[in-house]
Amino acid sequence: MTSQTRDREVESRLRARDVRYTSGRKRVVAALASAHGPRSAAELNAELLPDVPLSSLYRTLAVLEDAGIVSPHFGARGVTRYELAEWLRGHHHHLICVDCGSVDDVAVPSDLETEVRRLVDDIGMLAEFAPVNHALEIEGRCARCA
Amino acid sequence: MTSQTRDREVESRLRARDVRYTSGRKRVVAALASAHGPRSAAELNAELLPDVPLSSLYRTLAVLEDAGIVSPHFGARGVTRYELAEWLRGHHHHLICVDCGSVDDVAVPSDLETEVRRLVDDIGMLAEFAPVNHALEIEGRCARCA
DNA sequence: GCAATAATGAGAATCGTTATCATAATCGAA
DNA sequence: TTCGATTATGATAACGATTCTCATTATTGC
Repeated sequence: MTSQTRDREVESRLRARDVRYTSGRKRVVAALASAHGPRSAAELNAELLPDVPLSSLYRTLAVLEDAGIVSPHFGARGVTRYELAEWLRGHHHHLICVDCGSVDDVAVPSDLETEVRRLVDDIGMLAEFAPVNHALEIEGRCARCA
Repeated sequence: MTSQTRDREVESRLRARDVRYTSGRKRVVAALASAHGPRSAAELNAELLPDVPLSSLYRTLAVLEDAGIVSPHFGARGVTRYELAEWLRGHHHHLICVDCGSVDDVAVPSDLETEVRRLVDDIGMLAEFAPVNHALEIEGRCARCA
């Protein structure tokens, strides 16, 4: 998806809720789009300063989450990281390095993803639980830290 | 594993680090052992008051985590939940209800778990990542909320 | 028992996040 | 285009979860 396409999609989704797609919000979306994994408010702040002050950044993330543009990820003690929602980034899983703490996305080939989904459904069946989503979080050592 | 066995195991692990297994710490371990999913400090506090004051509870959780007795789980905005480590509770995954927010453990039958492990290894291979652990977090609706 | 070490509990301090509020930008209708 | 209404912004205060501090208490080994 090109960044123009992305911006058009995001804008129309926001417009439907009478929310404006301002330059600050565009910057946040662009930063998340260019990231290879979920990003915390602090990380985004460092990248976007001085254009997007911290309080606006938090508000923007809340607005975008509310509109289904970004999704929160809770993978580390005390910090929430955000990434573009699946309809914008595609379904993926996370590789969490136990050494350097980095969180990277990994897009799983569709045949493997099919198996993951089947397993999730099987488990749901066994546990009387109706899955609507899943996240496979893999902890290990990334190529840099190996 | 009986609670006596558990306490012996925990005690010896703590003793090896010159850490005492005091009554407050036993209470916390017992509370986690009887839980069906990870518990936050606030939840444990409510259950253990007035025996374990909040500051001691936090310190105890830190000590136990350090010793590998409990593991943190970051599944919700802003709160860390704890559960007994895998060597005490066995490997399992989490069912997170999107309606009521409850987090329950689910022990996956070994044939399915074997498949999960294989998928994790395959994905690691593809992504040049050496997995050491994995967590399959399933979001959906629990039996009560269905 | 005594000295050394470890644990406790109350409260202060910290950190990530959210709320407040006055100001500024933008939109829609006349 | 301009006025009025709505929405967005940014500085700051407030908040909740967690960690730190420190004086006191309990336990251990000698």
